[in-house]
Amino acid sequence: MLAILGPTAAGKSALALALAERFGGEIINCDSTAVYRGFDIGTDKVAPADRRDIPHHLIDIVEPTVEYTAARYASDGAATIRDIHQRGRLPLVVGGTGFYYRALTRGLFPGPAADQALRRRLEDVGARRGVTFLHRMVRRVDPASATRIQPRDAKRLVRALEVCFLTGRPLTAHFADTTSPIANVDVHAIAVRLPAAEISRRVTRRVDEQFARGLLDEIRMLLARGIPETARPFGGLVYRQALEHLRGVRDEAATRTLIAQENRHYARRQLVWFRKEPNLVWLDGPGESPATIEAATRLVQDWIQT
RNA sequence: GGCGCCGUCGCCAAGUGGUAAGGCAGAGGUCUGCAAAACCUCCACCCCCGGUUCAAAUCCGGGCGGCGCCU
Repeated sequence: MLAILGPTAAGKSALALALAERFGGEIINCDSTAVYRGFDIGTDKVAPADRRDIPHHLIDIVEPTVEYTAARYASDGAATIRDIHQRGRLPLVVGGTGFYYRALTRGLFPGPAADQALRRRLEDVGARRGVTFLHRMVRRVDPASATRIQPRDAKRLVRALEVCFLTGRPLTAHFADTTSPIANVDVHAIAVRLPAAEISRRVTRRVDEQFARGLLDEIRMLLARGIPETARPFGGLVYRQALEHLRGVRDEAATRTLIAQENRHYARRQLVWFRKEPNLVWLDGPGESPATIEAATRLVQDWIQT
């Protein structure tokens, strides 16, 4: 399997298309928001017409009202990789969601799924008695998690308690059971990177393009279709800020600036994630440049030979 | 030429004698079923020189720079 990773707006999609064409590949999306149908412009999906007949998987696979998760991604991704191998083609995992990539390549522990009712109760406790109260609870039942999780990180504290209550074992105790869903797959990863200033420029341009292509109309249409504002993908980058604008929180110019800024922050967090990935080759990019494509092509040729 | 106001981190900005708030930007990081999310950490001896004082970003004098008004 080949992975094309990197921060937002670095040209991953273009590079992946070129490599897929060259090596008989099929693309598997690794972007947490592109799985949702109808969220096209803000996620910068490659339009079907631009896919050059390369099959794209795990894009537009669920309704926006569904809560897609890393666990589901790991199993969907593993199944897709198996299918592609059966067809004798090369799976190309492409995207910027580090957590999904890690869930796919290293696996998650085989524990209980999210229990919405329990989570709501725990969140209530956190809201009423303060987040740090949750942290004290975790410290009592799972000291190892309490030292690992930051005291105000409500999401992870809730998860730690959830697992503990549901299984009777601390979260940390489950980690040993973790296995990769693609343990038998040979994984090679390329990450594209660009100087921060360059990312910034590209992000600004992309945000302008997204507005020009009708980002706001896309959102209005989704709302008209009955998608609630609380739907998962509305809570993420681009859509959250654009939605706030539609509600009158700030004008469009300020919204564009804010979205670009959030994109820059996001790019930094992505980089942090990929820096820790083992067996990853960095390519100074942009992904669409002939030099990058050539360098990547050479890498893949080497890997195929060995 | 005169008078007045001002000069604190890349930007905004609090602080008027007791040893530099905060916000934005920037950087580093955490991450095992919400991750485009959530959370954490770091980031200034206050334009320069001299003086007063136990102690000055804060007071005084002089430079330099900016802004405004007047001639």
